[in-house]
Amino acid sequence: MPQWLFKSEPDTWSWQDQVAKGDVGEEWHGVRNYQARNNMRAMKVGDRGFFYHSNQGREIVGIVEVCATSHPDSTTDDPRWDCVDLRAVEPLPKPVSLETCKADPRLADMVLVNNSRLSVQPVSDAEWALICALGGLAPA
DNA sequence: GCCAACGTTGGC
DNA sequence: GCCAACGTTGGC
Repeated sequence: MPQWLFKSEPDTWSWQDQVAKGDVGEEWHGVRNYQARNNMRAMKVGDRGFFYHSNQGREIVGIVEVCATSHPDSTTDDPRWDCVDLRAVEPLPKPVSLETCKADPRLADMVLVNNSRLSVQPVSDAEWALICALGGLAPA
């Protein structure tokens, strides 16, 4: 099962907003980037991802789960843009900052570190396990 | 608030 | 199909 990372500016859509949606979840709409969209199209129900706060906070704050596969983005009529639905799973007891990721040589290849502009990214198994550990979660 | 990096657009 | 111009993102 692949893992992912979703970025959002907390001013626009924060972890708290996501949690407030509960198990119903919410469309991850607004993505207008092909790479990010293609990543979402590859997702399956049950795939997990990190929720990252960009701009303010700049840290991974929680874990989300895909609860609906890719479908048309309801915020646009442009048929190019799809999105998945996400629901909050659990917060990280200790959020993992971008600074921490950059400082850790084991995360040097992480997309978040190398291509900060991609808003929906894949995360490798090793990166996932390490960040969960840094975040204070027991390994899954 | 600034600016570098990146992606997209559109003229040719 | 190339590439310059432009807009946006996001770290600092």
